[in-house]
This record gives sequence, structure tokens and C-alpha cells, in this order.
Amino acid sequence: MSSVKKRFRDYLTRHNLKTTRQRELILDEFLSSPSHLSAEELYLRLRTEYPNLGYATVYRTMKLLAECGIATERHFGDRQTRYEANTGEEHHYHLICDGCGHIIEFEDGQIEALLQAVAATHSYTLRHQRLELYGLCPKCQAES
Amino acid sequence: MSSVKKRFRDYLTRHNLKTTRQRELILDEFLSSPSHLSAEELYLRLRTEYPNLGYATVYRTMKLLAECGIATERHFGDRQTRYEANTGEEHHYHLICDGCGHIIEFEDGQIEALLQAVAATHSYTLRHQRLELYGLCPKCQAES
DNA sequence: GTAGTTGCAAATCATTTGCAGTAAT
DNA sequence: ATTACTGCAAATGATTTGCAACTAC
Repeated sequence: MSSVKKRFRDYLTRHNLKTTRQRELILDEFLSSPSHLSAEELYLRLRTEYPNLGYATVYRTMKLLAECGIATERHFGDRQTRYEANTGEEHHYHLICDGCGHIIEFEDGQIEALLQAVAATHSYTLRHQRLELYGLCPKCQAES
Repeated sequence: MSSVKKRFRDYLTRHNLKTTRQRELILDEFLSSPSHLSAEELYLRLRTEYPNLGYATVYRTMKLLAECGIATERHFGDRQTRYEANTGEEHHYHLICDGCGHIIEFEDGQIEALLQAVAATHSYTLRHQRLELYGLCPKCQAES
């Protein structure tokens, strides 16, 4: 069993919550799916295999995954909350197409250093950060 | 009349829209209020003086203000959309204290240049950007 | 056996929209 | 006059919640 799954079980146990089939299924699907899916997209994927899975269960489970640090909730332009698996790596940032919604993730040490410098200038201790660039991808530029 | 109000009138005229009392009232209130109010907060403020103003009118007008560049829509953690007056200056970013919520706005040409470079690398046309740093201000560091 | 969970449907909450009456051009 | 605008109420869409049946512990 992957360490992430173990981590989830431990979290549930520690909080007197139960390890249910649905929770494991949702975590599996989340881990093996592309990043930045919404609860709805996850639900639709799961539904094909487990037709009587409830919508609310997906929401509730994703909230748990966010609480225990396995997933991070993100809000890009549209209304839906999207989920991203936490890798425990460096900070990464997002470049999002306003046209088709395509998302590119990137990292950049230089940017990171400058951000640290800004925080230091104001004597702030940096804890987390959010950087999103919005624009048009090449394909959507061609279309407009 | 302020140049912003003039700019709004011009925008409306150019688009065959009408300059109504409600639109002017909402713009006035928006300009003279603290930044980052939601449509609801704006509506509540206006309502005390103009009790039969409609909720939808505030939403529709804020959308117009965003379209013509006078206001920018922002989403901080909560569900509501918040509006910020555009100063016409450079992009500015936010440094937010997780402890007391204090917000410092800053600009940084070097960061801006790097962001442009990232977009260019992926052949994206940059349209807008969001950069938020979260941490603890000196005062809140001392307290914790 | 006793919590905590699930699936469903109904409820919320922010925002949008249809419409009949009203106001700006 | 014409066309857009307003206020209201009803609609929407994402997410949440109440609840009775169910399942992990």
C-alpha cells in the first residue's frame, strides 16, 4: 500500500473516523487521475465503476483529504474547486489559459528567491504563497 | 466630476448603454468605500440610503465596472467575489498576514519581468496575474 | 452494539436571468 | 418613440446538510 494511503488511514484512525471502501476508492481515483480535477469530475469518473456512489461522499472525502494535507484545494477562474495532490516538493505556480482552461504548472527558483526577499523586506515570515498567471495559450490565441 | 466617473460614462456611451442614477450611485459608493468589498457588502451600504435598489443591479453594475477596467474581481479564500479599484498603476501583489489579516500591497519590476518570461516560454499571452504571499507580520511573530 | 458513514433529496449561498414596468436617449 | 434598465422573484450551479438506513470498529 502506498504511503499516501497509509497516511490517510492513520489520519482517520487518529481522528476516530472510519476507513471505508468509498474513502479508499476516492483516494485511489484521485491519486491516479490528472491533477486539478473538480469534485464533479472525480465523481463522474468514479460513477462509471461504482454507480451508487453519492455526490456528497466525494465532497466530504475531498474535504478530508485537504484537511490531512494529501490534497490542496485550488480556485482558478471558474466556479468549481479543484484538487491537486500534494507532492511535498518545491512550490509550484500555475499558468492558466483563459480560453480553454488548460493549466501548466511551473517552478522557478529565481521567482522564489525574489518572493523571499520581498517578505524579508517587510520582516514577514513566509508560510505559503499563490502565484497564478492568466492568459491565452497558443491555440486560443490563434482562434481569437 | 472625477475622471473615473467620466471614463465610466464614456464607456457606457460607446457601448450604447445608458448612464443611470443607479450606476452612478454604485460607482460613487464603490470609489469611496474600503477596498475588497463584495457585491453584498456594497449592496448593504447602498441600501441604507436607497432602499429600493435591487441586488441584481449591484451585480450587473460591478460586472460593467470590471469590464471597463475600473474594478478588478478578486477571490480570496471565501466564496464571495470581491472588488478592488484599479489605480492604473503597475501590477501590484499582496503580502497577507495569516495572523491579523493585515495586507501590504507591493510592486516589483523584477518579478514582473520574470513572470513575463515564463509566459513567453510557453508562448502564452499574459493577460492578468495573481500573486499572494501569506505569512506572519513581525507583530504576530512576536506573539506566537 | 455503538459511533461514524453513506446516498439521497432537500437546503444553502452567491450569482444570474426572465420579465413587466420604468427611465434614459 | 425606442431601447436599455430596473427591481423583483424565480432559476441556476456548486457545495452542504438532514436524515434514515448501513457498516466499520
